Amino acid sequence: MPVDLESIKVLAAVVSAGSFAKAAEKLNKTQSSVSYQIQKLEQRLGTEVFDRSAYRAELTPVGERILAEGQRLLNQAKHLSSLVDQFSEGWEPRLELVVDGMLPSLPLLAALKEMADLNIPTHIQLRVEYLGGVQQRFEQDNADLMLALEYQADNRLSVQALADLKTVLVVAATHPLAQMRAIELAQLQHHIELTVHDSSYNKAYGGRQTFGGERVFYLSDFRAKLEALNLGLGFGWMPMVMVQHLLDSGELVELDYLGGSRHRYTPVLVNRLDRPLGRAGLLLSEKIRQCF
Amino acid sequence: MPVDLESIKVLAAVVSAGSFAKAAEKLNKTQSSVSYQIQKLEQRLGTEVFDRSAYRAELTPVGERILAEGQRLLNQAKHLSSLVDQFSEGWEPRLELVVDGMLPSLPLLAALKEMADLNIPTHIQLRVEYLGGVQQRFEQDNADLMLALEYQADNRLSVQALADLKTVLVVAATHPLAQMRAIELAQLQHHIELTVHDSSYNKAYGGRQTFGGERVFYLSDFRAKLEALNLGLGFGWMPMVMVQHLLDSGELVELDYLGGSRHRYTPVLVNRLDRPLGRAGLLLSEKIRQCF
DNA sequence: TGTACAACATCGAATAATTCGATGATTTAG
DNA sequence: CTAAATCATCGAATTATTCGATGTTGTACA
Repeated sequence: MPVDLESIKVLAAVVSAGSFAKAAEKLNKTQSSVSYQIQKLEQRLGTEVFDRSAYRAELTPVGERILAEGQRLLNQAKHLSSLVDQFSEGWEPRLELVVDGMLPSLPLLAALKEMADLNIPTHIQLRVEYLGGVQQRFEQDNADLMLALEYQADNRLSVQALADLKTVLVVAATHPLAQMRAIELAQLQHHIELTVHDSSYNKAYGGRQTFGGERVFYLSDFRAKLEALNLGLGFGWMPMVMVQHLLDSGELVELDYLGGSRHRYTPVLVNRLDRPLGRAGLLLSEKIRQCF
Repeated sequence: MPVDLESIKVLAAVVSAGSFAKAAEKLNKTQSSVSYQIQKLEQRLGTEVFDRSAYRAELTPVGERILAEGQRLLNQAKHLSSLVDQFSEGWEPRLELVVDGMLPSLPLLAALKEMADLNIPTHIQLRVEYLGGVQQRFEQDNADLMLALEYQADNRLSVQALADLKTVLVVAATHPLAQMRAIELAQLQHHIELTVHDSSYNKAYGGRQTFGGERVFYLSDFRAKLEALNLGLGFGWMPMVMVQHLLDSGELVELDYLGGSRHRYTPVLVNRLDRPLGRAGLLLSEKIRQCF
């Protein structure tokens, strides 16, 4: 009852060649075979595809639509085959990536966009977790790549360090804390702390990274946090790259906190030794290394 | 070398049933037949679809992608069949419509949109011509329907009159012509005439419809023309329905032109008697009748 | 640890689908 | 009017697919 691709291919050949016999030659078949395939197609669809009343068979209006739809069908089938070819050329069918949401998202998105633009057959799946959750998810989902801030060493993992990520504790120059020297924790706790909020984030974090002050404001992302900082609403950690120019211009000031006002993370790119990355994985690793 | 739909169907059945044997039962085949189809598919694609190392065959990653693409292929094939079914239920595969661009386009577009929303299998093709060109195109293209302002009678055509289309010659109340009475052609020719411009339009028209004044401004559509009229830029013909409320409110004034300040067109809907309309054609005719 | 069962592969025979090669009826081109 | 081109049709040959039976391996359960 359903159509079959062979008939459609013959139909397309007939139309493009102009006659059953010429199509037969192009397909390395006999004319009677072509005739048979067309009749089979008509029988399966229950409708006439060619009008044979004239000397040369001509497409019926319905036939034209069948041809058009059929061409799409053939293209799609060809696409399937070419996909498989690409898989055998080293492109993996899917690549699962787990990243830490703490990391700045722009460089990663830039790398992913570059990949998407290359028209790669690999389906890339991205998953965002936080801190310990990253590796947990990596194990659980049997993901291919992990972009994390911390990880549990394991001799079955291949680990590659990326460029350091520096953070600095800042406030607006207009904020009272800006003038203070040798600030102690207790002093910090009298002011509003600004931090980036995320549902998953909080669970994984367990409040470990806040200073435990009376009031903590949760912002949706670092851009919002930066605006709040600029307004003098409170103090908080920021990626150095985002605030360097503001420190230079004096709009923001680095806190003279005794517990240290700088922090340095080293993001790592991890994959399994027992499951080597495919071409897409290697390419993405390379791009991530460049973008960070 | 290409895939065939039967193998894909079997693949889908195996995955949804969970095993070769259960799939065989669902498909009314034997288990060995299912095994054969899967092997054939793997051979054609040149890759393993199932991993048989375990007790139950499991899809390989490549297999998963093949399944996903294959499902789309099957859906498309099913769509083709259902299209043909709809054609045999009276929906014509294509409907060619030629309309006169002089007619207001909104009611026609409304009718066409209603058709599109109904998810009709018919491909509707619209062609815009002007005056005599409409019928010429209708004959030449062997179109199905014609929506025209004038036509050459022919006993092989079925003609149906639509609601009259009234036009009126207007200017802004602030325009010098607004105060004049018993205006003659020579007087009109001293003022700027506003008219709707179209590349095809001018050719077909041959200037027949302008008053032959010194200055004629060509606007892109009736909305632009209405704005120009409101500004008092000049005078011109407008569809009554578009200016009725402005005449009532006194913002525009009907010219007291001796050659007549009103005109009435009767749009007709024409189709061939020897080629009856299909369901889509009848439906569209009905909607056009309602919308005009 | 057997034992029964369920998984899938494989094999040869049976059946079905497709192709071939030849022929026929029409139509076109010159 | 003839040669060539159109497509249909037919029986035989060839391929493709299915069937039914059997083999091998892993699972579940007592």
